[in-house]
Amino acid sequence: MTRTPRGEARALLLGAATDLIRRRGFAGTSVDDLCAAAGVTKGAFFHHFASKADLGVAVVRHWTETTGAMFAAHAYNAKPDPLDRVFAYLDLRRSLLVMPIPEFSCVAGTSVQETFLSHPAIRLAADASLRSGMAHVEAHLAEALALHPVADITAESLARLFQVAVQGGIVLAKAQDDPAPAREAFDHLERYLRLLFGRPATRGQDSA
Amino acid sequence: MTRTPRGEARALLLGAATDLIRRRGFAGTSVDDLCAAAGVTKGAFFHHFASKADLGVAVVRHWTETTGAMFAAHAYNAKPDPLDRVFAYLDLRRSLLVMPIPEFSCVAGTSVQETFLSHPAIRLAADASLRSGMAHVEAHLAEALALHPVADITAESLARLFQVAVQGGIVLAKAQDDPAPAREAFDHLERYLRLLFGRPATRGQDSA
DNA sequence: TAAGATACATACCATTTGGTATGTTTTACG
DNA sequence: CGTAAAACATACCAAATGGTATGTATCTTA
Repeated sequence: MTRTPRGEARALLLGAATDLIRRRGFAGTSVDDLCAAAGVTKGAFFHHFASKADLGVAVVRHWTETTGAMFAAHAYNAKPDPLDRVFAYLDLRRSLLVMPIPEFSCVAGTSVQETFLSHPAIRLAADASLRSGMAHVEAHLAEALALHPVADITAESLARLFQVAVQGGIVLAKAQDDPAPAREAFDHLERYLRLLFGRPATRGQDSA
Repeated sequence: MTRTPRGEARALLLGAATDLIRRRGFAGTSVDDLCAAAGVTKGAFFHHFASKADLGVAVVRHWTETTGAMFAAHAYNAKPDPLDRVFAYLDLRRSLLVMPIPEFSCVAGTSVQETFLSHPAIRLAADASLRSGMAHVEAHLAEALALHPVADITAESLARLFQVAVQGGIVLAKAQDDPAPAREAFDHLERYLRLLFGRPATRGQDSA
Protein backbone atom coordinates (compact mmCIF):
# COMPACT_ATOMS: atom_id res chain seq x y z
CA MET A 1 0.00 0.00 0.00
CA THR A 2 1.58 3.21 -1.22
CA ARG A 3 1.98 5.81 1.47
CA THR A 4 0.79 9.20 0.39
CA PRO A 5 3.91 10.99 -0.82
CA ARG A 6 5.30 13.66 1.39
CA GLY A 7 4.24 17.21 0.63
CA GLU A 8 0.87 16.37 -0.84
CA ALA A 9 -1.26 16.24 2.28
CA ARG A 10 -2.38 19.83 1.94
CA ALA A 11 -3.41 19.37 -1.68
CA LEU A 12 -5.18 16.11 -0.85
CA LEU A 13 -7.08 17.80 1.96
CA LEU A 14 -8.12 20.69 -0.26
CA GLY A 15 -9.33 18.24 -2.88
CA ALA A 16 -11.27 16.19 -0.38
CA ALA A 17 -12.76 19.33 1.15
CA THR A 18 -13.85 20.58 -2.25
CA ASP A 19 -15.66 17.32 -2.82
CA LEU A 20 -17.19 16.87 0.63
CA ILE A 21 -18.29 20.47 1.07
CA ARG A 22 -20.13 20.30 -2.23
CA ARG A 23 -21.88 17.12 -1.07
CA ARG A 24 -22.62 17.85 2.58
CA GLY A 25 -21.78 21.48 3.20
CA PHE A 26 -19.15 22.91 5.52
CA ALA A 27 -20.75 22.22 8.90
CA GLY A 28 -21.86 18.81 7.68
CA THR A 29 -18.29 17.76 6.99
CA SER A 30 -16.14 16.82 9.99
CA VAL A 31 -12.37 17.07 10.24
CA ASP A 32 -12.24 13.29 10.56
CA ASP A 33 -14.28 12.94 7.38
CA LEU A 34 -11.82 15.20 5.61
CA CYS A 35 -8.79 13.29 6.82
CA ALA A 36 -10.32 9.94 5.92
CA ALA A 37 -11.27 11.13 2.44
CA ALA A 38 -7.84 12.62 1.86
CA GLY A 39 -6.08 9.57 3.27
CA VAL A 40 -4.11 11.60 5.80
CA THR A 41 -4.12 11.83 9.57
CA LYS A 42 -5.36 14.54 11.84
CA GLY A 43 -1.82 15.54 12.59
CA ALA A 44 -1.38 16.46 8.94
CA PHE A 45 -4.61 18.42 8.98
CA PHE A 46 -3.70 20.63 11.90
CA HIS A 47 -0.17 21.01 10.66
CA HIS A 48 -1.44 22.70 7.52
CA PHE A 49 -4.54 24.40 8.90
CA ALA A 50 -4.90 26.16 12.23
CA SER A 51 -8.57 25.24 12.48
CA LYS A 52 -11.46 23.85 10.50
CA ALA A 53 -12.53 27.39 9.66
CA ASP A 54 -9.03 28.05 8.38
CA LEU A 55 -9.40 25.06 6.07
CA GLY A 56 -12.70 26.53 4.94
CA VAL A 57 -11.05 29.74 3.87
CA ALA A 58 -8.28 27.84 2.11
CA VAL A 59 -10.66 25.60 0.14
CA VAL A 60 -12.70 28.51 -1.08
CA ARG A 61 -9.52 30.30 -2.20
CA HIS A 62 -8.21 27.14 -3.84
CA TRP A 63 -11.55 26.64 -5.53
CA THR A 64 -11.45 30.22 -6.82
CA GLU A 65 -8.03 29.72 -8.35
CA THR A 66 -8.71 26.39 -10.03
CA THR A 67 -12.05 27.38 -11.53
CA GLY A 68 -10.71 30.77 -12.53
CA ALA A 69 -7.82 29.11 -14.33
CA MET A 70 -10.20 26.71 -16.06
CA PHE A 71 -12.37 29.48 -17.48
CA ALA A 72 -9.41 31.68 -18.36
CA ALA A 73 -7.73 28.86 -20.28
CA HIS A 74 -10.74 28.03 -22.41
CA ALA A 75 -10.67 28.37 -26.17
CA TYR A 76 -13.66 30.69 -26.49
CA ASN A 77 -11.63 33.54 -25.04
CA ALA A 78 -10.02 33.87 -28.47
CA LYS A 79 -13.25 34.67 -30.30
CA PRO A 80 -13.09 38.12 -31.87
CA ASP A 81 -16.58 39.32 -30.98
CA PRO A 82 -17.02 39.90 -27.22
CA LEU A 83 -20.70 39.02 -27.26
CA ASP A 84 -19.84 35.73 -28.96
CA ARG A 85 -17.50 35.08 -26.06
CA VAL A 86 -20.33 35.75 -23.63
CA PHE A 87 -22.59 33.27 -25.40
CA ALA A 88 -19.76 30.76 -25.62
CA TYR A 89 -19.28 31.13 -21.89
CA LEU A 90 -22.94 30.33 -21.42
CA ASP A 91 -22.52 27.27 -23.65
CA LEU A 92 -19.61 26.16 -21.52
CA ARG A 93 -21.60 26.57 -18.33
CA ARG A 94 -24.44 24.59 -19.85
CA SER A 95 -22.05 21.84 -20.90
CA LEU A 96 -20.84 21.51 -17.31
CA LEU A 97 -24.35 20.55 -16.26
CA VAL A 98 -24.05 17.04 -17.70
CA MET A 99 -21.90 16.11 -14.71
CA PRO A 100 -23.42 14.80 -11.47
CA ILE A 101 -24.88 17.61 -9.38
CA PRO A 102 -22.17 17.68 -6.70
CA GLU A 103 -19.57 18.20 -9.40
CA PHE A 104 -21.06 21.36 -10.80
CA SER A 105 -22.24 22.87 -7.56
CA CYS A 106 -20.28 25.76 -6.14
CA VAL A 107 -18.05 25.51 -3.08
CA ALA A 108 -18.29 29.24 -2.42
CA GLY A 109 -22.05 29.42 -2.83
CA THR A 110 -22.68 26.39 -0.64
CA SER A 111 -20.28 27.53 2.07
CA VAL A 112 -21.50 31.09 2.28
CA GLN A 113 -25.10 30.01 2.84
CA GLU A 114 -24.21 28.44 6.19
CA THR A 115 -21.22 30.51 7.28
CA PHE A 116 -22.09 34.08 6.30
CA LEU A 117 -22.76 34.96 9.93
CA SER A 118 -20.70 32.45 11.88
CA HIS A 119 -17.43 32.58 9.91
CA PRO A 120 -16.70 36.04 8.50
CA ALA A 121 -13.40 34.90 6.99
CA ILE A 122 -15.13 32.23 4.93
CA ARG A 123 -17.78 34.72 3.88
CA LEU A 124 -15.10 37.10 2.66
CA ALA A 125 -13.35 34.32 0.74
CA ALA A 126 -16.66 33.31 -0.83
CA ASP A 127 -17.39 36.89 -1.74
CA ALA A 128 -14.01 37.15 -3.44
CA SER A 129 -14.69 33.87 -5.22
CA LEU A 130 -18.02 34.97 -6.63
CA ARG A 131 -16.55 38.32 -7.61
CA SER A 132 -13.72 36.53 -9.38
CA GLY A 133 -16.22 34.52 -11.38
CA MET A 134 -18.10 37.69 -12.24
CA ALA A 135 -14.96 39.52 -13.28
CA HIS A 136 -14.34 36.94 -15.97
CA VAL A 137 -17.69 37.53 -17.74
CA GLU A 138 -17.66 41.18 -16.89
CA ALA A 139 -14.61 41.73 -19.07
CA HIS A 140 -16.39 40.29 -22.10
CA LEU A 141 -19.61 42.10 -21.25
CA ALA A 142 -17.83 45.43 -20.94
CA GLU A 143 -16.36 45.04 -24.40
CA ALA A 144 -19.73 44.02 -25.79
CA LEU A 145 -21.38 47.05 -24.20
CA ALA A 146 -18.68 49.31 -25.60
CA LEU A 147 -19.58 48.08 -29.08
CA HIS A 148 -23.31 48.12 -28.43
CA PRO A 149 -24.36 50.27 -25.48
CA VAL A 150 -27.62 49.37 -23.75
CA ALA A 151 -29.55 51.96 -21.74
CA ASP A 152 -29.33 51.60 -17.94
CA ILE A 153 -27.17 48.49 -18.17
CA THR A 154 -23.64 48.05 -16.87
CA ALA A 155 -21.27 45.14 -17.32
CA GLU A 156 -20.99 44.66 -13.55
CA SER A 157 -24.72 44.46 -13.21
CA LEU A 158 -25.04 41.83 -15.94
CA ALA A 159 -22.10 39.90 -14.55
CA ARG A 160 -23.86 39.75 -11.19
CA LEU A 161 -26.91 38.42 -12.97
CA PHE A 162 -24.77 35.62 -14.35
CA GLN A 163 -23.77 34.65 -10.83
CA VAL A 164 -27.37 34.83 -9.69
CA ALA A 165 -28.30 32.45 -12.51
CA VAL A 166 -25.44 30.10 -11.63
CA GLN A 167 -26.16 30.03 -7.91
CA GLY A 168 -29.92 29.97 -8.19
CA GLY A 169 -29.71 27.27 -10.82
CA ILE A 170 -27.63 25.12 -8.48
CA VAL A 171 -30.16 25.48 -5.67
CA LEU A 172 -33.02 24.46 -7.95
CA ALA A 173 -31.03 21.59 -9.42
CA LYS A 174 -30.26 20.26 -5.94
CA ALA A 175 -33.88 20.54 -4.84
CA GLN A 176 -35.25 18.86 -7.96
CA ASP A 177 -32.32 16.44 -8.26
CA ASP A 178 -32.14 17.50 -11.89
CA PRO A 179 -29.88 19.96 -13.72
CA ALA A 180 -32.69 21.04 -16.03
CA PRO A 181 -33.70 24.20 -14.12
CA ALA A 182 -30.07 25.35 -14.14
CA ARG A 183 -29.84 24.86 -17.87
CA GLU A 184 -33.12 26.65 -18.34
CA ALA A 185 -31.88 29.61 -16.31
CA PHE A 186 -28.97 29.98 -18.72
CA ASP A 187 -31.37 29.77 -21.65
CA HIS A 188 -33.42 32.61 -20.22
CA LEU A 189 -30.29 34.61 -19.52
CA GLU A 190 -29.18 34.16 -23.11
CA ARG A 191 -32.56 35.22 -24.39
CA TYR A 192 -32.44 38.31 -22.17
CA LEU A 193 -29.01 39.22 -23.51
CA ARG A 194 -30.11 38.72 -27.11
CA LEU A 195 -33.05 41.03 -26.49
CA LEU A 196 -30.87 43.64 -24.80
CA PHE A 197 -28.13 43.54 -27.42
CA GLY A 198 -30.49 43.11 -30.34
CA ARG A 199 -28.84 39.93 -31.51
CA PRO A 200 -31.43 37.23 -32.32
CA ALA A 201 -30.37 33.61 -32.13
CA THR A 202 -28.90 32.21 -35.35
CA ARG A 203 -30.79 29.13 -36.48
CA GLY A 204 -29.04 25.99 -35.26
CA GLN A 205 -26.55 27.71 -32.98
CA ASP A 206 -28.82 28.37 -30.05
CA SER A 207 -29.60 25.99 -27.20
CA ALA A 208 -29.31 22.47 -28.60
CA MET B 1 -41.04 33.56 35.31
CA THR B 2 -43.86 32.37 33.10
CA ARG B 3 -43.56 28.75 32.11
CA THR B 4 -44.02 28.29 28.39
CA PRO B 5 -47.69 27.41 28.04
CA ARG B 6 -48.48 23.81 27.34
CA GLY B 7 -49.10 22.85 23.73
CA GLU B 8 -46.83 25.47 22.21
CA ALA B 9 -43.50 23.67 22.33
CA ARG B 10 -43.80 22.39 18.79
CA ALA B 11 -44.63 25.81 17.40
CA LEU B 12 -41.82 27.40 19.41
CA LEU B 13 -39.36 24.84 18.09
CA LEU B 14 -40.45 25.39 14.50
CA GLY B 15 -40.06 29.13 14.97
CA ALA B 16 -36.62 28.79 16.49
CA ALA B 17 -35.57 26.35 13.78
CA THR B 18 -36.73 28.73 11.06
CA ASP B 19 -34.58 31.44 12.56
CA LEU B 20 -31.49 29.38 13.34
CA ILE B 21 -31.42 27.45 10.07
CA ARG B 22 -31.51 30.71 8.17
CA ARG B 23 -28.58 31.97 10.22
CA ARG B 24 -26.37 28.89 10.53
CA GLY B 25 -27.84 26.25 8.28
CA PHE B 26 -29.25 22.87 9.24
CA ALA B 27 -26.05 21.02 10.16
CA GLY B 28 -24.74 24.12 11.91
CA THR B 29 -27.69 24.16 14.29
CA SER B 30 -27.70 21.63 17.12
CA VAL B 31 -30.71 20.20 18.88
CA ASP B 32 -29.55 21.89 22.07
CA ASP B 33 -29.36 25.21 20.25
CA LEU B 34 -32.91 24.72 19.07
CA CYS B 35 -34.21 23.86 22.51
CA ALA B 36 -32.43 26.80 24.11
CA ALA B 37 -33.74 29.24 21.49
CA ALA B 38 -37.26 27.88 21.83
CA GLY B 39 -37.10 27.86 25.63
CA VAL B 40 -37.97 24.20 25.71
CA THR B 41 -36.23 21.06 26.94
CA LYS B 42 -34.89 18.18 24.94
CA GLY B 43 -37.70 16.01 26.15
CA ALA B 44 -40.16 18.28 24.39
CA PHE B 45 -38.07 18.19 21.24
CA PHE B 46 -37.99 14.42 20.92
CA HIS B 47 -41.60 14.16 21.96
CA HIS B 48 -42.64 16.13 18.90
CA PHE B 49 -39.91 15.06 16.47
CA ALA B 50 -38.49 11.59 16.03
CA SER B 51 -35.09 12.95 15.03
CA LYS B 52 -33.30 16.12 14.02
CA ALA B 53 -33.90 15.24 10.38
CA ASP B 54 -37.59 14.90 11.15
CA LEU B 55 -37.55 18.42 12.56
CA GLY B 56 -35.85 19.52 9.37
CA VAL B 57 -38.68 18.19 7.26
CA ALA B 58 -41.25 19.77 9.55
CA VAL B 59 -39.63 23.23 9.47
CA VAL B 60 -39.43 23.26 5.72
CA ARG B 61 -43.09 22.28 5.49
CA HIS B 62 -44.07 24.84 8.11
CA TRP B 63 -42.03 27.46 6.25
CA THR B 64 -43.81 26.55 3.02
CA GLU B 65 -47.21 27.03 4.57
CA THR B 66 -46.51 30.33 6.33
CA THR B 67 -44.83 31.98 3.35
CA GLY B 68 -47.41 30.58 0.98
CA ALA B 69 -50.19 32.05 3.12
CA MET B 70 -48.40 35.39 3.26
CA PHE B 71 -48.16 35.72 -0.51
CA ALA B 72 -51.65 34.37 -1.10
CA ALA B 73 -53.15 36.88 1.33
CA HIS B 74 -51.51 39.91 -0.23
CA ALA B 75 -53.52 42.69 -1.78
CA TYR B 76 -51.92 42.62 -5.20
CA ASN B 77 -53.71 39.35 -5.98
CA ALA B 78 -56.82 41.43 -6.61
CA LYS B 79 -55.34 43.41 -9.50
CA PRO B 80 -57.27 42.80 -12.70
CA ASP B 81 -54.34 42.48 -15.09
CA PRO B 82 -52.28 39.31 -14.48
CA LEU B 83 -49.03 40.90 -15.63
CA ASP B 84 -49.62 43.73 -13.18
CA ARG B 85 -49.88 41.09 -10.48
CA VAL B 86 -46.57 39.65 -11.60
CA PHE B 87 -44.87 43.03 -11.36
CA ALA B 88 -46.56 43.69 -8.03
CA TYR B 89 -45.21 40.39 -6.80
CA LEU B 90 -41.74 41.52 -7.83
CA ASP B 91 -42.29 44.79 -5.96
CA LEU B 92 -43.29 42.83 -2.88
CA ARG B 93 -40.18 40.66 -3.11
CA ARG B 94 -38.03 43.76 -3.46
CA SER B 95 -39.70 45.35 -0.46
CA LEU B 96 -38.80 42.31 1.66
CA LEU B 97 -35.14 43.00 1.04
CA VAL B 98 -35.07 45.91 3.48
CA MET B 99 -35.04 43.40 6.33
CA PRO B 100 -31.82 41.95 7.72
CA ILE B 101 -30.40 39.23 5.48
CA PRO B 102 -31.31 36.25 7.70
CA GLU B 103 -34.93 37.37 7.65
CA PHE B 104 -35.34 37.25 3.92
CA SER B 105 -33.21 34.22 3.25
CA CYS B 106 -34.96 30.99 2.41
CA VAL B 107 -35.17 28.02 4.77
CA ALA B 108 -35.75 25.60 1.91
CA GLY B 109 -32.94 26.94 -0.24
CA THR B 110 -30.44 26.98 2.60
CA SER B 111 -31.37 23.52 3.82
CA VAL B 112 -31.34 21.83 0.45
CA GLN B 113 -27.81 23.02 -0.28
CA GLU B 114 -26.40 20.92 2.55
CA THR B 115 -28.90 18.07 2.76
CA PHE B 116 -29.75 17.22 -0.84
CA LEU B 117 -27.64 14.06 -0.63
CA SER B 118 -27.61 13.23 3.07
CA HIS B 119 -31.29 13.76 3.91
CA PRO B 120 -33.61 12.83 1.03
CA ALA B 121 -36.72 13.67 3.06
CA ILE B 122 -35.54 17.23 3.62
CA ARG B 123 -34.64 17.53 -0.05
CA LEU B 124 -38.14 16.46 -1.03
CA ALA B 125 -39.70 18.93 1.39
CA ALA B 126 -37.48 21.69 0.03
CA ASP B 127 -38.40 20.75 -3.52
CA ALA B 128 -42.08 20.96 -2.61
CA SER B 129 -41.45 24.31 -0.95
CA LEU B 130 -39.75 25.84 -3.96
CA ARG B 131 -42.43 24.41 -6.24
CA SER B 132 -45.09 25.93 -4.01
CA GLY B 133 -43.45 29.32 -4.35
CA MET B 134 -43.29 28.89 -8.09
CA ALA B 135 -46.91 27.83 -8.35
CA HIS B 136 -47.98 31.15 -6.92
CA VAL B 137 -46.31 33.22 -9.65
CA GLU B 138 -46.99 30.62 -12.25
CA ALA B 139 -50.72 31.16 -11.93
CA HIS B 140 -50.36 34.86 -12.72
CA LEU B 141 -47.85 34.17 -15.46
CA ALA B 142 -50.12 31.63 -17.10
CA GLU B 143 -52.92 34.17 -17.27
CA ALA B 144 -50.56 36.78 -18.62
CA LEU B 145 -49.32 34.40 -21.30
CA ALA B 146 -52.89 33.52 -22.23
CA LEU B 147 -53.52 37.21 -22.91
CA HIS B 148 -50.18 37.76 -24.57
CA PRO B 149 -48.48 34.58 -25.79
CA VAL B 150 -44.71 34.65 -26.11
CA ALA B 151 -42.89 32.24 -28.41
CA ASP B 152 -41.07 29.35 -26.72
CA ILE B 153 -42.03 30.55 -23.24
CA THR B 154 -44.15 28.73 -20.69
CA ALA B 155 -45.45 29.93 -17.35
CA GLU B 156 -43.64 27.09 -15.54
CA SER B 157 -40.37 28.03 -17.12
CA LEU B 158 -40.70 31.68 -16.14
CA ALA B 159 -41.83 30.74 -12.65
CA ARG B 160 -38.68 28.67 -12.24
CA LEU B 161 -36.69 31.69 -13.33
CA PHE B 162 -38.30 33.64 -10.50
CA GLN B 163 -37.07 31.05 -8.02
CA VAL B 164 -33.63 31.11 -9.57
CA ALA B 165 -33.55 34.89 -9.11
CA VAL B 166 -34.77 34.59 -5.52
CA GLN B 167 -32.31 31.86 -4.52
CA GLY B 168 -29.37 33.24 -6.46
CA GLY B 169 -30.05 36.71 -5.09
CA ILE B 170 -29.93 35.36 -1.56
CA VAL B 171 -26.59 33.68 -2.14
CA LEU B 172 -25.09 36.88 -3.54
CA ALA B 173 -26.59 38.97 -0.76
CA LYS B 174 -25.09 36.69 1.86
CA ALA B 175 -21.68 36.73 0.22
CA GLN B 176 -21.62 40.50 -0.20
CA ASP B 177 -23.44 41.16 3.07
CA ASP B 178 -25.70 43.43 1.09
CA PRO B 179 -29.19 42.93 -0.37
CA ALA B 180 -28.36 45.03 -3.43
CA PRO B 181 -27.54 42.13 -5.78
CA ALA B 182 -30.84 40.46 -4.90
CA ARG B 183 -32.73 43.63 -5.68
CA GLU B 184 -30.83 44.02 -8.91
CA ALA B 185 -31.70 40.48 -9.95
CA PHE B 186 -35.38 41.33 -9.63
CA ASP B 187 -34.82 44.48 -11.65
CA HIS B 188 -33.30 42.44 -14.46
CA LEU B 189 -36.08 39.91 -14.24
CA GLU B 190 -38.64 42.67 -14.56
CA ARG B 191 -36.83 44.12 -17.54
CA TYR B 192 -36.73 40.69 -19.17
CA LEU B 193 -40.45 40.25 -18.63
CA ARG B 194 -41.20 43.70 -20.05
CA LEU B 195 -39.18 42.85 -23.13
CA LEU B 196 -40.90 39.48 -23.54
CA PHE B 197 -44.40 40.82 -22.99
CA GLY B 198 -43.82 44.04 -24.85
CA ARG B 199 -44.78 46.18 -21.90
CA PRO B 200 -42.28 49.00 -21.34
CA ALA B 201 -41.99 50.47 -17.86
CA THR B 202 -44.35 53.33 -17.14
CA ARG B 203 -42.48 56.44 -16.02
CA GLY B 204 -42.38 56.61 -12.24
CA GLN B 205 -43.78 53.15 -11.61
CA ASP B 206 -40.66 51.14 -12.27
CA SER B 207 -37.95 50.32 -9.74
CA ALA B 208 -37.70 53.23 -7.33
C1' DT C 1 27.33 15.65 7.99
C1' DA C 2 25.25 17.84 11.91
C1' DA C 3 21.14 20.34 12.90
C1' DG C 4 17.28 22.57 12.57
C1' DA C 5 12.99 22.75 10.20
C1' DT C 6 9.31 20.78 7.85
C1' DA C 7 5.80 17.26 7.17
C1' DC C 8 3.68 14.24 8.74
C1' DA C 9 1.66 10.09 12.27
C1' DT C 10 -0.22 8.39 16.89
C1' DA C 11 -2.53 8.86 20.91
C1' DC C 12 -5.22 11.37 23.62
C1' DC C 13 -8.68 14.89 25.60
C1' DA C 14 -12.66 17.93 26.92
C1' DT C 15 -16.78 19.10 24.99
C1' DT C 16 -20.64 18.67 22.16
C1' DT C 17 -23.51 15.87 19.61
C1' DG C 18 -28.04 13.35 18.65
C1' DG C 19 -30.69 10.41 21.20
C1' DT C 20 -32.90 7.68 25.30
C1' DA C 21 -34.95 6.29 29.71
C1' DT C 22 -37.75 7.72 33.05
C1' DG C 23 -40.00 10.64 35.42
C1' DT C 24 -44.12 14.38 36.37
C1' DT C 25 -47.93 17.23 35.16
C1' DT C 26 -51.79 18.46 32.51
C1' DT C 27 -55.67 17.46 29.51
C1' DA C 28 -59.41 14.73 27.22
C1' DC C 29 -63.06 11.81 28.08
C1' DG C 30 -65.94 7.88 29.44
C1' DC D 1 -64.22 11.05 39.36
C1' DG D 2 -60.92 8.10 37.47
C1' DT D 3 -57.85 6.89 34.10
C1' DA D 4 -55.29 6.89 30.10
C1' DA D 5 -52.85 9.48 26.94
C1' DA D 6 -50.60 13.54 25.65
C1' DA D 7 -47.21 17.05 26.71
C1' DC D 8 -43.77 18.06 28.61
C1' DA D 9 -39.14 17.98 32.14
C1' DT D 10 -34.80 15.76 34.16
C1' DA D 11 -31.02 13.03 33.97
C1' DC D 12 -28.24 10.41 31.53
C1' DC D 13 -25.32 8.08 27.66
C1' DA D 14 -22.36 6.50 23.79
C1' DA D 15 -20.42 8.41 20.01
C1' DA D 16 -18.61 12.04 17.40
C1' DT D 17 -16.59 16.53 17.46
C1' DG D 18 -12.64 19.99 17.00
C1' DG D 19 -8.36 20.30 18.85
C1' DT D 20 -3.70 19.16 21.32
C1' DA D 21 0.58 16.94 22.85
C1' DT D 22 4.11 14.47 21.42
C1' DG D 23 6.52 11.46 18.67
C1' DT D 24 9.20 10.34 14.20
C1' DA D 25 10.72 10.42 9.48
C1' DT D 26 12.30 13.30 5.79
C1' DC D 27 14.20 17.31 3.76
C1' DT D 28 17.07 21.40 3.59
C1' DT D 29 21.11 23.90 4.38
C1' DA D 30 25.21 25.62 6.38
